[in-house]
Amino acid sequence: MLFSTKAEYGVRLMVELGRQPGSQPVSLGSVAEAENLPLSYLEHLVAKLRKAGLVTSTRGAHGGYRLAKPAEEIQMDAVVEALEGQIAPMECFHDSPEGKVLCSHESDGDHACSTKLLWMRVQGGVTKALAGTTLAELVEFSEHSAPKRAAAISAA
Amino acid sequence: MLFSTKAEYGVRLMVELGRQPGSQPVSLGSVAEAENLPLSYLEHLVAKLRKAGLVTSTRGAHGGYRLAKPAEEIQMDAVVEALEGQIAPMECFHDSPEGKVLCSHESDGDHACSTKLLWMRVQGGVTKALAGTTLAELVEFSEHSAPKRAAAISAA
DNA sequence: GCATAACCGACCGCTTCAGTAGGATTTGAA
DNA sequence: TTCAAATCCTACTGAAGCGGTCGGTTATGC
Repeated sequence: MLFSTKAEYGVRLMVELGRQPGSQPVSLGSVAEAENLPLSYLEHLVAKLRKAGLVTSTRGAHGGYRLAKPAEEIQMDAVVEALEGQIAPMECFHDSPEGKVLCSHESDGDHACSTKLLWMRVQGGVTKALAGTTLAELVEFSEHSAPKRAAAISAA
Repeated sequence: MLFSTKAEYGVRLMVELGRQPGSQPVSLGSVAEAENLPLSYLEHLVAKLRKAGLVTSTRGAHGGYRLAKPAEEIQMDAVVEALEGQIAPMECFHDSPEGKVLCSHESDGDHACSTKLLWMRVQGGVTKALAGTTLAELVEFSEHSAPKRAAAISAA
């Protein structure tokens, strides 16, 4: 499995927030009930989203969470990365300060890391899929009927 | 991390087999030494590759492993899948008998699984990257000099 | 001041990962 | 025919992450 339920639940949570029309905050409890997910586990996940600046919170009674930006401006790579940590195909991949992806096996002596080409391509495919999908798309997808959905999937 | 070291080690192992020119088998011990990987762990991995029909083995002295097919005909999705199990972005994804990918949250009541669109796109990106890369490419990549490599990565 | 909600940290059972260990079987060669 | 090299197989282990629970603290509206 590429991702755990952290990404699954967290994305569901984000979509649920994106569904709300008004600007008043939505309590985690209502999200948990709507999506049938454990409240106390969602608390951990939403904390990651908040620290990543994807949602804002208001405390106290009638408090809750709302999106920090319009759903159209939220790319899913940011959401998944906030929940799962850095999206790298392999342990040895890490972001260098300059933003490039490196492989720590690079200096292996006679021949360079033979897997780098493969993982670079995989990472490219994943980030392209994630960054090319906005939260607004998912919200719309979830609200419309089945026939429309089949077409949307291939429009990546 | 999308994949574990099982895929990393296993792919390295396959590349090492692909590097060998002749048709005589290569012992796991020599692969372990060349790639600096624990022999007994490689035994587990190569067993998966063998069961998947990607390598063949000859037992006894001077025995070892070799590729079951020419490297040009080995697509990396088969290799990674043999090592890691089915390549699905999320637990709820599974292959139906007809070969289509399904999501077990599909019947969620009022609105369909809001994450399906996203995970379908991710899976598409990954499988495209893996299936579009052959073992032969990795072998060649590992044998050539650094400048050539930068170009190869973007040629996914 | 009370209910509601966000926040925070500790804990727990479970599974997987990465690796080890020990043996058995097969085979070529001395 | 015996030995060494190799595949093959099963069981085990420590560590880490996952999925989730729990108890408590803080902030806020009514």
